[in-house]
Amino acid sequence: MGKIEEAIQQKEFKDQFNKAVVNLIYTHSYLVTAQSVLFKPHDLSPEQYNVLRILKGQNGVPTTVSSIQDRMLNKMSNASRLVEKLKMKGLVERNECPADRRQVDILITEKGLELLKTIQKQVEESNVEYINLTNDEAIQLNDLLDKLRG
Amino acid sequence: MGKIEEAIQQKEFKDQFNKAVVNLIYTHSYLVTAQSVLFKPHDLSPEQYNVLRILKGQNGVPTTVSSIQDRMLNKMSNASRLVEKLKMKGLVERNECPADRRQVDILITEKGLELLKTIQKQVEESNVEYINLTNDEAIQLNDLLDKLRG
DNA sequence: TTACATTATTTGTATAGACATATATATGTC
DNA sequence: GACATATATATGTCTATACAAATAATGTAA
Repeated sequence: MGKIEEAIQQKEFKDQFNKAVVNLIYTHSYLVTAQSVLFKPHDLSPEQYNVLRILKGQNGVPTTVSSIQDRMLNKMSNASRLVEKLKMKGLVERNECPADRRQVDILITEKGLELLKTIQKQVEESNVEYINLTNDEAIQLNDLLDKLRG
Repeated sequence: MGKIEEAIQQKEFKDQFNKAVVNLIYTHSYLVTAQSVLFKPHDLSPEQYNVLRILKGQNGVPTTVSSIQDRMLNKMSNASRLVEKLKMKGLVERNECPADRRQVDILITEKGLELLKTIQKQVEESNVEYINLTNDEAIQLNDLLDKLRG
């Protein structure tokens, strides 16, 4: 069941590059599906989790919406609406920036930090479990993905 | 700009496995964004394209909705609704299956085949362009992804 | 300082993902 | 044949993606 050809019942691909794209999309779905099980009981979506992770990395320094957007895994997602969802749950604060009133300072709350801590531990353990590679192979994969994007 | 650490401004990861998950999600977004530019002028979504590709692989033999679902890259997507969208555009036919009236036979139309032919060529060329790897590296990547999923 | 362009954020809209539930048909057992 | 159970598909709902467009504040150049 390992090979992508069997997994999606496609006999052959144009070339190794086109096979790699399909393989990557399929593997992405495999990982995201596994992760989503962890988020569900906490009523948090994967992208909301990602935003919390970015905010925690700030160590208490407020960030703007556009800065969050730049650092998101999915560049096309909508940070403004994700922050709004997190605010309604009391996981982040949103304050008008005095220096530039167009901007909004976003800060993770104590409640947000605690929730993140709980989930992050589970996600980190789950990721190790779902990736059937040795440490060296994981390093290789990271190098290939970095190179792939140019 | 290659390394994932710089791309999303995160200094370090728990381990190589957790780094690989983030790297994969980020690379997926990079590839899907590049592809979507090609689909847009044809008013087709990436998953609609994927369904057409599966139907073409049938070489004229009708398939059921659940068979399409099994072979989709994203197992959680909704094949029923995707087929409905394609039917409204005249790209597929949907016929009640005489042998089992619960099932629906799906068939790609001539119009669907022609559209697919045009787009597939562009997608295949684009994929080669966006993957900055040698052929050997692409093979390595495919092997690692197949092994990753166990 | 008026006019115009730029930037930060929000909002609108269509499509899809993720999942639960409904409905129709088929199958197996008594 | 009546019943429960399984299967195929459709539908409902919430969230997110992928854009375009609106709004408000700021910067810049005449």
